[in-house]
Amino acid sequence: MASYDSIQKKALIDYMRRHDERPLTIDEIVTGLTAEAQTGNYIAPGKSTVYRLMTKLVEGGSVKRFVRGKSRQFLYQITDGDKCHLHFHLKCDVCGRLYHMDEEISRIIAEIIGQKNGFTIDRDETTFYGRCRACKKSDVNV
Amino acid sequence: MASYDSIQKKALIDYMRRHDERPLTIDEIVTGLTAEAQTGNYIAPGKSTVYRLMTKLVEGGSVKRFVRGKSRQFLYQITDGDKCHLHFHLKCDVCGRLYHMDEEISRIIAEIIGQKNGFTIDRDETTFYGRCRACKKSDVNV
DNA sequence: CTAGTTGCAAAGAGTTTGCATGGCG
DNA sequence: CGCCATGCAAACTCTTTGCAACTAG
Repeated sequence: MASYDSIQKKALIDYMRRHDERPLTIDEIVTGLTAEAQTGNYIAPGKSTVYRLMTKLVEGGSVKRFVRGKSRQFLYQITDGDKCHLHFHLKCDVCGRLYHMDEEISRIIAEIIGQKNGFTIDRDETTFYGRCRACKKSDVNV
Repeated sequence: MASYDSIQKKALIDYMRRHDERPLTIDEIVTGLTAEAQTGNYIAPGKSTVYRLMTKLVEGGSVKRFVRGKSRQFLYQITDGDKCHLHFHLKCDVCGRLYHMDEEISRIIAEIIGQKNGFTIDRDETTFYGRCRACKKSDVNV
């Protein structure tokens, strides 16, 4: 058999979809799933299963894996295929939220910068860091 | 006393300067230093010292720390102070080389993107990924 | 002397893997 | 029934830390 979708896998993907606004750690995901399982009467996957499923999802391209800051942890965020294709992302250093840049603007920016520097920019791999409007006032210096 | 520069620290910084074309792992650095010490008759720092020194250098801003690919390893690259301020970087996914963008262009790009998205972009923290001119032809997919 | 630095080895954090168990078709 | 997925715990990898010896000023 090629493979089937276990309850655990379905729960994981569903969870990731409902929490796609920022990248999550494995622990956050496992904790979240476990908490939901208690009330939502379904089976949450264990941590090693989440690791294993995540690896496959990342390889399959539907989930992105990041590393940020001084932590050694990986962060995972579902992109479900093409939703996050061909545009830059903006990530707020304060709240961690991920914003999606307009595709057309991304293309133009990539082109300008690429030309000026003899570089082929990978829009999918590049993320701008800074602070979003909401967090701008909370702290003055970056 | 504030602190002094031990032979180990000097050797490390010197080594980083002579290998600033791409980010290095701690192991590469320690191995390189150890090898040089045998012929160059100076004392190479041990691994934990390199870790410790590196942490300080990163905090001090003269060295950048990256994470790349599927490895969990940190990569270090010396930038020596102000050389790397207020401009974007371009990093080649293939050869790992780091390129510095023009400061004026960086400023303009940051401003445009920031305005369009209500974002204050941190130029020092943002790196564009892609492939450089030299690597463009060598491989098609990242 | 005294604060700061080093190296070793042990501890930590996060991730991966081996293996026995159990589920799906 | 056979294959694949799961969960536990052990193994692993990379980084950090505690501690005693050492060094520069």
